Amino acid sequence: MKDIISQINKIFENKVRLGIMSALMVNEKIDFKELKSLLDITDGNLSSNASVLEKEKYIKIKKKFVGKKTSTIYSATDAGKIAFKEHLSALEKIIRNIQ
Amino acid sequence: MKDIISQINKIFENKVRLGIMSALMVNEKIDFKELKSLLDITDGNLSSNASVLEKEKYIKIKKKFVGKKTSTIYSATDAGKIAFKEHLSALEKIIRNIQ
DNA sequence: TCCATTTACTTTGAATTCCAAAGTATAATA
DNA sequence: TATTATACTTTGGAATTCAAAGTAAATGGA
Repeated sequence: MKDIISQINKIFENKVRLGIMSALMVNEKIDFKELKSLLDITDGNLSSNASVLEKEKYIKIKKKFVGKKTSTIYSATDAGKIAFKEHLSALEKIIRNIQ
Repeated sequence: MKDIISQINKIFENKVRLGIMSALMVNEKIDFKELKSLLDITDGNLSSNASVLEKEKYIKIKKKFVGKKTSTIYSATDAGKIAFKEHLSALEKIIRNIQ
């Protein structure tokens, strides 16, 4: 049990960050607007949680121009993908243990 | 996506509480000492997180005597079992979406 | 029979985390 | 050229975390 619990990644113990990573495992790139509508959260919540993931080097944040407007593009790093898969693997073990 | 994220239960977004519930889905009753060693956490951490689950009516906390010593016994309530299964179901959807 | 230690927890509070309101900067519109 | 909209980021009060300190009863040794 403790071995499974210790595999739980503190960074992903938050549904917004779980959602961001989830979305970035399926989509190579997503912009701010799309991610916000996908997760149905406030701007501040998305921005600050994305910053946490970036600081951990789990995602990359790039800014580009779409016409004259800025657009912030998110993508998962390899380290982020590996860490997230490990986290999901721990959750899977818990689920399998119960069902 | 937002429908899955909204099914994530805030109470279970914590590995200690995830561990407690996990243990109580498999074992009808567990005492303090056993749960503590199972999860490998401090007394305070177990006690305060168990209180959170009790306040939410997800677990029952009963005190009995074993010889002259008190023993605290934990068990999941029906509401707790249902809520936890719903939470795991949301996690399962995320996992399935990725793999 | 003191009292020191152990057992079995609970409470406290400093540190950390959360997240929406407020702030910033540029663009579009009237 | 105001005013409003777009696209975020920062801030700080509120909520949460978790281990140290506290409590209460039992046990062990001198």
